[in-house]
Amino acid sequence: MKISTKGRYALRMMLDLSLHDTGEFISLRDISQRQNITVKYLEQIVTVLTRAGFVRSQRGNNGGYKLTREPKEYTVGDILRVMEGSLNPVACVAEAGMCDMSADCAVLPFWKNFAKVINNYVDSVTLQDLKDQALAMIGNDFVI
Amino acid sequence: MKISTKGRYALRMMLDLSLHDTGEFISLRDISQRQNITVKYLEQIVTVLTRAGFVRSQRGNNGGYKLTREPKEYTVGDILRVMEGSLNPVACVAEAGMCDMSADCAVLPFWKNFAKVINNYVDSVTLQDLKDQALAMIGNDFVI
DNA sequence: CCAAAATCTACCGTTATACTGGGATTAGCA
DNA sequence: TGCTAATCCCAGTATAACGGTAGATTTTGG
Repeated sequence: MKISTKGRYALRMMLDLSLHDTGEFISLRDISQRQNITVKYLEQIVTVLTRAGFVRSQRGNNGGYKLTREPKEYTVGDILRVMEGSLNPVACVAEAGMCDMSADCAVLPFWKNFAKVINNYVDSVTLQDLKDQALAMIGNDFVI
Repeated sequence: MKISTKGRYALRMMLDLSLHDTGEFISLRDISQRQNITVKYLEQIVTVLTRAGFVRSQRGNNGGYKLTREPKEYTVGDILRVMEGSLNPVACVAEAGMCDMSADCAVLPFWKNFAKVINNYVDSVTLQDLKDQALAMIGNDFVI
């Protein structure tokens, strides 16, 4: 029952992009220094985010990444699900026929509701909320 | 973000014990046949449950296991946590100093609340609730 | 043309998962 | 006093996921 580093780092990366958004593209090197994550590992993570359409990239000198939407348009659930695959606590919640006993499984309703509770929570928090939290912690005139 | 088979099987095992409780000890062989899990694997699981004091064991002929408390005295969270270790989505929630940036981590409140949401839910459902669900599905005079 | 950046492909050690196997010990019963 | 059916204990093992690294290539601005 753990969120992988990829999910956690993706969240920090998206937050970093939202905090340092000046309209310019932001390089992985900058994010790497601020977040203390290697450029190489960030590369892997940002690839997924790019393919999901969450960030736009620019190659070459002065290239980098920027968000494609406003921070309030991303829920934390969006970001985590794209990295983790799914936030369902058990496989049998998503697909029928995963388990031969699912028809008369008395525990299934518990799992289904668990999945709902999890997804409802992560979708109730947006990237903007995290940004607000960060700005409140450090003062509005300065970014991390 | 998945519950392991040990957690899931432990839940099914505890439910099985509660449904077939006649005061006698119930052997792993019986549970194995009903739940379609090997005796050998159940052995590993029940060891944890025994050490946690959730079930009592009786060795030898006609031996087996039985619950130590009433089904309503176990939350699903109790059972899952004893098998999974902890249901926290990230390590930094539990212990301080897991992460060198925790002091000024803007995401930490999100994780802490996530852990709370998860644990609140799994502790809101008891083994008795699962038993009621099972009995409702199959009719009160017959057990699986 | 050069440097800095993203992109692509591949590899790799460690850990966790999901089991399986063998043997020892205990207890009821004939 | 054996036999049998159980729990108990310790160990091994194949597979996959996790958490990265490494190197080469392409793109772009200056």
